[in-house]
Amino acid sequence: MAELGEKKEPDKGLRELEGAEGGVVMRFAPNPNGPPTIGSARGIIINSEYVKRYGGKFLLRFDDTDPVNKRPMLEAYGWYLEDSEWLGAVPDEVVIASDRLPEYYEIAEELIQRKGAYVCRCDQASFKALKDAAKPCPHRDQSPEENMALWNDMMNGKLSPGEAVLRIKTDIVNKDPALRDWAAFRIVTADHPRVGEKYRVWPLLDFESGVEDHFLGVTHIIRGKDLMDSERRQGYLYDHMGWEYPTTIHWGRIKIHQFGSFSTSALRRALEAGEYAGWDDPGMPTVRALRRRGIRAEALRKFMIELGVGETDISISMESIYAENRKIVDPEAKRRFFVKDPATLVIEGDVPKTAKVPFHPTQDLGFREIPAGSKILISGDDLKELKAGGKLRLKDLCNIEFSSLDPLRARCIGIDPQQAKDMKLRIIHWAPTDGVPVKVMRPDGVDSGIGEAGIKDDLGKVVQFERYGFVRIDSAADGEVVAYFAHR
RNA sequence: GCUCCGGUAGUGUAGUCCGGCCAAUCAUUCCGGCCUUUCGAGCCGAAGACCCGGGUUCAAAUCCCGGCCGGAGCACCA
Repeated sequence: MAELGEKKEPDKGLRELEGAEGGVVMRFAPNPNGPPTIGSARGIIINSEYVKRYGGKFLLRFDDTDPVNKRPMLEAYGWYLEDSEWLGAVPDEVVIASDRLPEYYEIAEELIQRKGAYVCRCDQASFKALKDAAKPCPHRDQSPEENMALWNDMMNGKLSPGEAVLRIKTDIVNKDPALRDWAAFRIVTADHPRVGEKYRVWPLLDFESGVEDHFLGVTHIIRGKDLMDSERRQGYLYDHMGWEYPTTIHWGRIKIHQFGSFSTSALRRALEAGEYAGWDDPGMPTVRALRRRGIRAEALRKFMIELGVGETDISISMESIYAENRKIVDPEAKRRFFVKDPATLVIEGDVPKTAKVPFHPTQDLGFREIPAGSKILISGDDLKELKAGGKLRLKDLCNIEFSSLDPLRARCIGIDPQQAKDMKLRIIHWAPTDGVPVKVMRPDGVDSGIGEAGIKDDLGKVVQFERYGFVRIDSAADGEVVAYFAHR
């Protein structure tokens, strides 16, 4: 009986992690050269989620060892902390690689002593030629003493950038050229944003990350497929040191329809070129941009966990994230009237002076009163679809018949919603003439219009502009409201 | 050139390790209908996929071989 029922259970959420029963230590290890993106969110959420599931520690580690090509930004360290916390993944420990160079040096020296590393003085091109031919370079057989002397020359300034690197001895005839004697340290004289010119010998990723994972007792690593070779490269280092390598899992590249493929460096260039107002511009695929737009952390979490961890390269749509968010936000978001590109409508007849409008169609969130009367505003989008003689209902106000479009005039033909139903009238929203100017910042531009004055009270909240979409009220100063668009 | 990984509906995802319960899961999207004082939500329904070709087997999405397509590494980047 048991066997029959067992196998069919569909996997909900994340797949089990092998060897995780006793708890796990996992890390998310970004280079802080910009703020966390949606891709970072995946790393933060999945790693921390596994830690929540099995118990253990979630670490945030900054792999900030390139002060030149991927120069860290000082502010970004804090951004990662902030965004991790917002995503519900407060790290148990924060490690910064640029603080730990002395420890790395110790391991480097140990490796030299163990004949697992050597200082290579080939220039880049000639080493590549030798490597491609599976031939050792002339420095490979130097004694530990010779290597130590050269290593000290790297440290003390006798050697200049480009004149020497420390290489890890692997297998020079390995059939995969990517694994042959990789570089572990190089000389960099540029200053580092955090530690200045304190160090002139900097580790490269495979060394720093590999050593650090061991130091920290990381049990499981999830990383991009592009770093698949890292495990095999670092495997040689681990062998030299007699360490045991963590379990690794890989995931494919993630692309988002609405943003294309993005890298922090590319975004940084676009930002510097003035294509965006900031890292939280609604067009940015950053966590802070989504937050500003009113996307909930929980929506992101659910989405990422549903995505899971696969080696397939994927191309996702923001629509899925929006759908997740809508489920969370819809029941609690107040409804508000906002008319885009407003047009003034003069109505003859007995139009109520105010309208009493519920904040939510199904939830009991109360009512607000919106001033109405013989002059109101309707949206330019609705105006385009009107014809003289046409009838429609102004939501929660009255039913009207248009007498002319230019000038825009109508006549109130009743206030009973039942009448509108019977006549099958379209229903549109509207705004008072003394409403508040609203600017909606969208990924694809800016919409302007007028909203009901009460919008000012919803500062920081997500509301639904009826028939327009969900927005987060970002600011309400100088008589103007700025809202950030989330999604329809 | 050398090396590695992947390929289930429009998009993701489950199932692949240990072949039969898979005429294939779930979500989202799209399309119909209902409902609704929002073009939102809700409800009902429908459509939609195992990259191709061989092989093994009573039986293949699942194993093997070949091909095709996609991604990645071969940096003194992360």
